[in-house]
Amino acid sequence: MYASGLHQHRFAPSAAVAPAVAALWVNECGFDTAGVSIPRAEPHLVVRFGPSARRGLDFHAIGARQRAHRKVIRSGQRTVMVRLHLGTHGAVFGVPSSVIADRIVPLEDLWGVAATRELGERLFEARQVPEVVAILEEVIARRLPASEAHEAPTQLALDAAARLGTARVNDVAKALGVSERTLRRVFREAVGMSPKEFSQLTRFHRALREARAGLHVDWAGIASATGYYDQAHLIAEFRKIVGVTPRAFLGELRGAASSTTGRERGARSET
DNA sequence: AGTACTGACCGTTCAATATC
DNA sequence: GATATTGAACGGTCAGTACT
Repeated sequence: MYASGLHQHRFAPSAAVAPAVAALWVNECGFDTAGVSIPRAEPHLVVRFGPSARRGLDFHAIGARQRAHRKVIRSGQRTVMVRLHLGTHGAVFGVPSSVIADRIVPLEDLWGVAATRELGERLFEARQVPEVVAILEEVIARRLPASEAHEAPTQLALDAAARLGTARVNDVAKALGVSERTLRRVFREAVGMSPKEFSQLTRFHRALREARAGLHVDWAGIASATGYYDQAHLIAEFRKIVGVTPRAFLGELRGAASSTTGRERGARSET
Protein backbone atom coordinates (compact mmCIF):
# COMPACT_ATOMS: atom_id res chain seq x y z
CA MET A 1 0.00 0.00 0.00
CA TYR A 2 1.33 3.42 -0.89
CA ALA A 3 -0.14 6.82 -0.27
CA SER A 4 0.95 10.39 -0.25
CA GLY A 5 2.36 11.27 3.17
CA LEU A 6 2.34 7.66 4.21
CA HIS A 7 4.97 6.40 6.64
CA GLN A 8 5.83 2.77 6.22
CA HIS A 9 7.74 0.73 8.80
CA ARG A 10 8.92 -2.68 7.68
CA PHE A 11 9.71 -5.62 9.94
CA ALA A 12 11.58 -8.80 9.10
CA PRO A 13 9.34 -11.71 10.15
CA SER A 14 10.59 -13.61 13.20
CA ALA A 15 11.93 -17.15 12.74
CA ALA A 16 8.76 -18.57 14.28
CA VAL A 17 6.52 -17.18 11.53
CA ALA A 18 9.00 -17.00 8.64
CA PRO A 19 7.65 -20.23 7.06
CA ALA A 20 4.28 -18.52 6.59
CA VAL A 21 4.97 -14.78 6.59
CA ALA A 22 6.65 -13.25 3.55
CA ALA A 23 6.50 -9.62 4.66
CA LEU A 24 5.25 -7.56 7.55
CA TRP A 25 4.89 -3.79 7.62
CA VAL A 26 2.98 -0.98 9.27
CA ASN A 27 1.54 2.05 7.47
CA GLU A 28 0.76 5.25 9.32
CA CYS A 29 -0.72 8.42 7.90
CA GLY A 30 -0.94 11.87 9.39
CA PHE A 31 -3.67 13.28 7.12
CA ASP A 32 -6.42 12.18 4.72
CA THR A 33 -4.94 10.88 1.48
CA ALA A 34 -5.45 8.45 -1.39
CA GLY A 35 -3.89 4.99 -1.46
CA VAL A 36 -3.54 2.26 -4.06
CA SER A 37 -2.93 -1.43 -3.41
CA ILE A 38 -1.00 -3.49 -5.95
CA PRO A 39 -2.78 -6.79 -6.67
CA ARG A 40 -1.01 -9.94 -5.50
CA ALA A 41 -1.62 -13.68 -5.48
CA GLU A 42 -0.48 -14.01 -1.87
CA PRO A 43 -3.11 -13.72 0.88
CA HIS A 44 -2.80 -10.92 3.45
CA LEU A 45 -3.81 -10.40 7.05
CA VAL A 46 -4.67 -6.77 7.74
CA VAL A 47 -5.24 -4.99 11.06
CA ARG A 48 -6.55 -1.43 10.98
CA PHE A 49 -6.49 1.05 13.85
CA GLY A 50 -8.13 4.44 13.65
CA PRO A 51 -11.03 6.30 12.05
CA SER A 52 -11.66 3.88 9.18
CA ALA A 53 -11.87 0.82 11.42
CA ARG A 54 -15.02 -0.45 13.07
CA ARG A 55 -14.94 0.41 16.80
CA GLY A 56 -11.44 1.79 16.26
CA LEU A 57 -9.90 -1.58 15.43
CA ASP A 58 -10.72 -4.30 12.94
CA PHE A 59 -8.96 -7.14 11.11
CA HIS A 60 -9.48 -8.87 7.81
CA ALA A 61 -8.13 -11.59 5.56
CA ILE A 62 -7.54 -10.45 2.00
CA GLY A 63 -7.39 -13.15 -0.66
CA ALA A 64 -5.57 -13.32 -3.98
CA ARG A 65 -6.35 -10.19 -5.98
CA GLN A 66 -6.05 -9.58 -9.70
CA ARG A 67 -7.01 -5.93 -9.75
CA ALA A 68 -5.62 -2.88 -7.96
CA HIS A 69 -7.98 -0.96 -5.80
CA ARG A 70 -7.87 2.59 -4.59
CA LYS A 71 -9.27 4.08 -1.44
CA VAL A 72 -9.04 6.97 0.96
CA ILE A 73 -6.73 6.58 3.94
CA ARG A 74 -7.97 8.67 6.82
CA SER A 75 -5.76 10.83 8.98
CA GLY A 76 -4.54 8.97 12.04
CA GLN A 77 -5.05 5.55 10.53
CA ARG A 78 -2.53 2.83 11.29
CA THR A 79 -2.59 -0.37 9.26
CA VAL A 80 -0.58 -3.50 10.01
CA MET A 81 -0.12 -5.60 6.88
CA VAL A 82 1.03 -9.24 6.94
CA ARG A 83 1.71 -10.83 3.58
CA LEU A 84 1.65 -14.64 3.71
CA HIS A 85 3.46 -17.07 1.49
CA LEU A 86 1.43 -18.88 -1.15
CA GLY A 87 0.05 -22.12 0.23
CA THR A 88 -0.13 -21.03 3.88
CA HIS A 89 -3.77 -19.89 3.75
CA GLY A 90 -4.96 -23.23 5.14
CA ALA A 91 -2.75 -23.07 8.21
CA VAL A 92 -3.27 -19.37 8.95
CA PHE A 93 -6.89 -18.82 7.90
CA GLY A 94 -8.20 -22.38 8.01
CA VAL A 95 -9.83 -22.21 4.56
CA PRO A 96 -8.76 -22.87 0.97
CA SER A 97 -7.41 -19.82 -0.84
CA SER A 98 -10.34 -19.98 -3.25
CA VAL A 99 -12.73 -19.10 -0.40
CA ILE A 100 -11.18 -15.66 0.15
CA ALA A 101 -10.03 -14.98 -3.44
CA ASP A 102 -10.94 -11.46 -4.55
CA ARG A 103 -12.58 -10.87 -1.19
CA ILE A 104 -11.98 -9.04 2.06
CA VAL A 105 -13.20 -11.34 4.81
CA PRO A 106 -13.59 -10.28 8.46
CA LEU A 107 -11.20 -12.40 10.51
CA GLU A 108 -13.94 -13.41 12.91
CA ASP A 109 -15.62 -15.29 10.05
CA LEU A 110 -12.50 -17.44 9.80
CA TRP A 111 -11.11 -17.61 13.33
CA GLY A 112 -14.34 -17.29 15.28
CA VAL A 113 -15.69 -14.51 17.48
CA ALA A 114 -13.95 -15.54 20.70
CA ALA A 115 -10.46 -15.76 19.21
CA THR A 116 -10.73 -12.45 17.37
CA ARG A 117 -12.23 -10.67 20.38
CA GLU A 118 -9.31 -11.79 22.54
CA LEU A 119 -6.85 -10.70 19.85
CA GLY A 120 -8.64 -7.37 19.52
CA GLU A 121 -8.42 -6.66 23.23
CA ARG A 122 -4.70 -7.44 23.29
CA LEU A 123 -4.01 -5.29 20.21
CA PHE A 124 -6.09 -2.44 21.55
CA GLU A 125 -3.98 -2.31 24.70
CA ALA A 126 -0.71 -2.55 22.78
CA ARG A 127 -0.03 1.04 21.78
CA GLN A 128 3.51 0.61 20.43
CA VAL A 129 4.00 -0.78 16.93
CA PRO A 130 6.63 -3.40 17.87
CA GLU A 131 4.29 -4.74 20.53
CA VAL A 132 1.43 -5.01 18.01
CA VAL A 133 3.70 -6.84 15.59
CA ALA A 134 4.89 -9.23 18.32
CA ILE A 135 1.30 -10.10 19.28
CA LEU A 136 0.32 -10.77 15.68
CA GLU A 137 3.37 -12.96 15.14
CA GLU A 138 2.63 -14.90 18.30
CA VAL A 139 -0.97 -15.54 17.19
CA ILE A 140 0.09 -16.60 13.70
CA ALA A 141 2.88 -18.84 15.04
CA ARG A 142 0.37 -20.65 17.25
CA ARG A 143 -1.68 -21.56 14.19
CA LEU A 144 1.21 -22.99 12.20
CA PRO A 145 1.64 -26.78 12.09
CA ALA A 146 4.81 -28.36 13.49
CA SER A 147 5.84 -29.51 10.03
CA GLU A 148 6.46 -27.06 7.22
CA ALA A 149 5.45 -29.68 4.65
CA HIS A 150 2.39 -28.78 2.58
CA GLU A 151 -0.46 -31.12 1.75
CA ALA A 152 -0.03 -32.80 -1.64
CA PRO A 153 -2.48 -30.61 -3.62
CA THR A 154 -0.99 -27.41 -2.19
CA GLN A 155 2.53 -28.62 -2.93
CA LEU A 156 1.46 -29.41 -6.50
CA ALA A 157 0.12 -25.87 -6.93
CA LEU A 158 3.32 -24.39 -5.48
CA ASP A 159 5.46 -26.50 -7.80
CA ALA A 160 3.32 -25.33 -10.72
CA ALA A 161 3.55 -21.69 -9.61
CA ALA A 162 7.35 -21.94 -9.62
CA ARG A 163 7.31 -23.14 -13.23
CA LEU A 164 4.54 -20.97 -14.62
CA GLY A 165 6.59 -17.92 -15.56
CA THR A 166 6.82 -18.63 -19.27
CA ALA A 167 5.86 -22.30 -19.61
CA ARG A 168 2.42 -23.32 -20.87
CA VAL A 169 -0.07 -24.74 -18.42
CA ASN A 170 -0.30 -28.02 -20.27
CA ASP A 171 3.49 -28.43 -20.29
CA VAL A 172 3.69 -27.67 -16.57
CA ALA A 173 0.96 -30.24 -15.90
CA LYS A 174 2.84 -32.86 -17.89
CA ALA A 175 6.09 -32.08 -16.08
CA LEU A 176 4.33 -32.53 -12.75
CA GLY A 177 2.65 -35.76 -13.82
CA VAL A 178 -1.00 -34.68 -13.74
CA SER A 179 -3.58 -33.74 -16.35
CA GLU A 180 -4.01 -30.12 -17.31
CA ARG A 181 -7.56 -30.19 -15.93
CA THR A 182 -6.40 -31.51 -12.57
CA LEU A 183 -3.67 -28.89 -12.33
CA ARG A 184 -6.17 -26.13 -13.08
CA ARG A 185 -8.60 -27.44 -10.48
CA VAL A 186 -5.95 -27.82 -7.78
CA PHE A 187 -4.29 -24.50 -8.62
CA ARG A 188 -7.48 -22.48 -8.34
CA GLU A 189 -8.33 -24.12 -5.03
CA ALA A 190 -4.85 -23.53 -3.57
CA VAL A 191 -3.98 -20.12 -5.00
CA GLY A 192 -7.37 -18.53 -5.65
CA MET A 193 -6.82 -17.81 -9.33
CA SER A 194 -6.17 -19.80 -12.50
CA PRO A 195 -2.63 -20.73 -13.60
CA LYS A 196 -2.90 -18.33 -16.52
CA GLU A 197 -4.05 -15.47 -14.32
CA PHE A 198 -1.17 -16.22 -11.95
CA SER A 199 1.28 -16.11 -14.86
CA GLN A 200 -0.11 -12.77 -15.99
CA LEU A 201 0.15 -11.30 -12.51
CA THR A 202 3.72 -12.60 -12.19
CA ARG A 203 4.63 -11.00 -15.50
CA PHE A 204 2.97 -7.73 -14.48
CA HIS A 205 5.02 -7.65 -11.26
CA ARG A 206 8.20 -8.34 -13.23
CA ALA A 207 7.46 -5.46 -15.57
CA LEU A 208 6.61 -3.14 -12.69
CA ARG A 209 9.79 -4.09 -10.87
CA GLU A 210 11.91 -3.43 -13.96
CA ALA A 211 10.21 -0.10 -14.55
CA ARG A 212 10.71 1.04 -10.97
CA ALA A 213 14.34 -0.09 -11.02
CA GLY A 214 14.91 2.01 -14.13
CA LEU A 215 16.69 -0.80 -15.95
CA HIS A 216 15.17 0.18 -19.30
CA VAL A 217 14.83 3.48 -21.05
CA ASP A 218 11.46 2.73 -22.65
CA TRP A 219 8.35 0.61 -22.19
CA ALA A 220 9.06 -1.38 -25.34
CA GLY A 221 12.30 -2.57 -23.71
CA ILE A 222 10.48 -3.56 -20.54
CA ALA A 223 7.79 -5.37 -22.54
CA SER A 224 10.42 -7.30 -24.45
CA ALA A 225 12.45 -8.14 -21.32
CA THR A 226 9.49 -9.37 -19.32
CA GLY A 227 7.74 -11.58 -21.86
CA TYR A 228 5.11 -9.31 -23.43
CA TYR A 229 4.60 -9.55 -27.15
CA ASP A 230 4.96 -5.79 -27.55
CA GLN A 231 4.45 -2.47 -25.80
CA ALA A 232 0.76 -2.39 -26.74
CA HIS A 233 0.13 -5.64 -24.88
CA LEU A 234 2.05 -4.38 -21.84
CA ILE A 235 -0.10 -1.25 -21.75
CA ALA A 236 -3.31 -3.24 -22.21
CA GLU A 237 -2.33 -5.50 -19.33
CA PHE A 238 -1.59 -2.55 -17.04
CA ARG A 239 -4.96 -1.03 -17.94
CA LYS A 240 -6.66 -4.29 -17.08
CA ILE A 241 -4.85 -4.85 -13.77
CA VAL A 242 -4.41 -1.35 -12.35
CA GLY A 243 -6.85 0.61 -14.51
CA VAL A 244 -4.32 3.07 -15.94
CA THR A 245 -1.32 3.06 -18.28
CA PRO A 246 2.13 2.00 -16.97
CA ARG A 247 3.43 5.58 -17.00
CA ALA A 248 0.40 6.85 -15.09
CA PHE A 249 0.67 4.04 -12.56
CA LEU A 250 4.38 4.65 -11.97
CA GLY A 251 3.58 8.30 -11.40
CA GLU A 252 0.90 7.28 -8.95
CA LEU A 253 3.34 5.11 -7.03
CA ARG A 254 6.15 7.69 -7.09
CA GLY A 255 3.83 10.33 -5.71
CA ALA A 256 2.66 7.87 -3.15
CA ALA A 257 5.83 6.37 -1.67
CA SER A 258 6.87 9.63 -0.11
CA SER A 259 8.17 8.23 3.10
CA THR A 260 9.24 4.66 3.63
CA THR A 261 11.54 3.37 6.33
CA GLY A 262 12.98 -0.10 6.72
CA ARG A 263 14.04 -0.82 10.24
CA GLU A 264 13.48 -2.75 13.42
CA ARG A 265 14.56 -6.26 12.43
CA GLY A 266 16.02 -5.31 9.05
CA ALA A 267 14.78 -3.66 5.89
CA ARG A 268 13.56 -5.48 2.80
CA SER A 269 12.22 -4.38 -0.53
CA GLU A 270 8.49 -3.99 -0.69
CA THR A 271 6.03 -3.61 -3.55
C1' DA B 1 -24.29 -47.67 -3.22
C1' DG B 2 -22.15 -43.46 -2.17
C1' DT B 3 -18.27 -40.42 -2.27
C1' DA B 4 -14.05 -38.41 -3.82
C1' DC B 5 -10.80 -37.83 -7.16
C1' DT B 6 -8.99 -37.79 -11.81
C1' DG B 7 -8.74 -37.63 -16.85
C1' DA B 8 -10.89 -36.76 -21.21
C1' DC B 9 -13.79 -34.33 -24.19
C1' DC B 10 -16.20 -30.28 -25.89
C1' DG B 11 -17.67 -25.64 -26.93
C1' DT B 12 -16.46 -20.94 -25.72
C1' DT B 13 -13.53 -17.09 -24.68
C1' DC B 14 -9.74 -14.33 -25.24
C1' DA B 15 -4.77 -13.32 -25.61
C1' DA B 16 -1.07 -13.69 -28.86
C1' DT B 17 0.33 -13.08 -33.31
C1' DA B 18 0.09 -11.93 -38.26
C1' DT B 19 -1.45 -9.10 -41.87
C1' DC B 20 -3.18 -5.12 -43.97
C1' DG C 1 -3.79 1.34 -35.55
C1' DA C 2 -7.35 -1.86 -36.97
C1' DT C 3 -8.72 -6.27 -38.15
C1' DA C 4 -8.33 -11.31 -38.85
C1' DT C 5 -6.56 -15.68 -37.51
C1' DT C 6 -4.75 -19.02 -34.44
C1' DG C 7 -4.27 -21.53 -30.52
C1' DA C 8 -4.00 -21.60 -25.42
C1' DA C 9 -6.84 -21.58 -21.51
C1' DC C 10 -11.13 -21.90 -19.60
C1' DG C 11 -15.37 -24.14 -17.23
C1' DG C 12 -18.91 -27.69 -17.59
C1' DT C 13 -19.78 -32.28 -17.85
C1' DC C 14 -19.32 -37.16 -17.76
C1' DA C 15 -17.07 -41.62 -17.28
C1' DG C 16 -13.66 -44.47 -14.93
C1' DT C 17 -11.36 -45.81 -10.73
C1' DA C 18 -10.42 -46.36 -5.86
C1' DC C 19 -12.02 -46.41 -1.46
C1' DT C 20 -15.40 -46.79 2.37
